[in-house]
Amino acid sequence: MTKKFSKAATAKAETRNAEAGDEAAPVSNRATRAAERRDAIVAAAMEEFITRGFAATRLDDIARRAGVAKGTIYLHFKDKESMFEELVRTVIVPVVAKLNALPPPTGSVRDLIETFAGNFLKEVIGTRRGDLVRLIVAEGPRFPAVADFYYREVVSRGMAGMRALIELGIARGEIQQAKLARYPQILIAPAMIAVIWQSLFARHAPLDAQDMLRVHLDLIFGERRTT
Amino acid sequence: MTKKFSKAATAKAETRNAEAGDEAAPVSNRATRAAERRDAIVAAAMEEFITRGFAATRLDDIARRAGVAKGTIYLHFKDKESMFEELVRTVIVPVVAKLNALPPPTGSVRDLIETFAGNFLKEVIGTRRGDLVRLIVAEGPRFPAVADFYYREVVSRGMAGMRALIELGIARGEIQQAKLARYPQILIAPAMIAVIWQSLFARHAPLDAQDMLRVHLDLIFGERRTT
DNA sequence: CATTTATGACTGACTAGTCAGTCAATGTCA
DNA sequence: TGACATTGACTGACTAGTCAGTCATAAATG
Repeated sequence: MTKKFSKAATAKAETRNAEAGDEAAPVSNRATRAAERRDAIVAAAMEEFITRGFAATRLDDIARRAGVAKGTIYLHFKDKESMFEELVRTVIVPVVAKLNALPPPTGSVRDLIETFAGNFLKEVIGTRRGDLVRLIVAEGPRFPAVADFYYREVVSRGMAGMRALIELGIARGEIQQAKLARYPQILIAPAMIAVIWQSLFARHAPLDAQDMLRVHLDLIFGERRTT
Repeated sequence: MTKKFSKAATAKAETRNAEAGDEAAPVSNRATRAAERRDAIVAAAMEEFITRGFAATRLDDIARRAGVAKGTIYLHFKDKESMFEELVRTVIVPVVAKLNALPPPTGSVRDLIETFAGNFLKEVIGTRRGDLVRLIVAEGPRFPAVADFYYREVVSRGMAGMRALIELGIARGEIQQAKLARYPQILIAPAMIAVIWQSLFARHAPLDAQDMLRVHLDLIFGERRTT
């Protein structure tokens, strides 16, 4: 049993390596291997936490999925709780990076937002990232640190960005409703609802998020004209 | 210990009785007491599940909060899981009743929806009911039965009602954007976001839900005019 | 071979669910 | 009506099992 498990774990590690496309050669120095393991643990934990929630997730399952012994987890994380918090941070950081690297505002505000919405659709709705959002909603109240972090890094920035766009749209006359700048939430709300809808009700009533967002933008900017 | 505990439970039951406003007289037959206890358990469970989530909630805590022994819970519910499911049903049923008893559409559609939004604000946002919505979002994926029930009883009905209102608004010329009828979600989205916002971010950035909903309605119906 | 890294068997704390026993409420009978 | 019998709602100590976190041991590394 022990033997078999060991072998399986090794095989898995190699597979992961191959997938990652490293040079076929000697594979790694210590730091690299350690980082790879950490990544594997993070990925496995993400999967487990998303499907079971924090409390119901077993570290044994994370370890097995990551192809690692349970003790190894404790070489990278203090305990289950801080693992969860760091996990959220780790996954969110690249998102923030992307938000910061948004293209400068050229073209109409409507086009900008439409592009943004398109990316959001592709990269969030119906993906692991979307599930992460739901997970944060679910566990946030019990993990103030997570809720705080998410607010600071994602929500407040996203809101500020949206507000700027809205103000630009108002200045340019693309947006009529001036008070909208007070509540960027209104602009984002349908997208968030789409995220939640997908994971709760998709099988009852599939939602064409793309189309819904377009209708919403028409509402804000006025019906689209083929200029 | 046993004596003391018994007394406490009895006292509690009587208090509840008084509140319920039954005839002051003989206090209870067996069936009544049983129903009262069930209610106490449901209330306690609601509180615990909301604050800790399903997996992290201890039946011992529910029992203590309800002023009941753990075994008693099992006289009313098969197990923890079905207790959770029945709990959600029990709490949601009165909401459905209210939805069904909506006033017939007189007056402008805008006023109707504004009234509806007002009630929603008062009775859901920032209340236990709002927390219940968050709980359903949180646990839904792990309790398909709950998600199904919630969809069938609340979401689909609410959506149908909203769609009808929107179509009425379009017919009357109050609403310009005809395609809105395809996505009642757009109308409801900011309200849902407000619910979630309250429980996650209220302390970082309090949200004036009332005002936000008004802005949103202005967006849909056009700026309010003092006719 | 000394040191760093990884392992997984083990421990102890914790909890869902059970069940033998208690006792207040109800029923029965003289 | 009062004495006694029956019921079944209720209790809480207990069982069987789970799981986060530890640590002695083993493998890998340089």
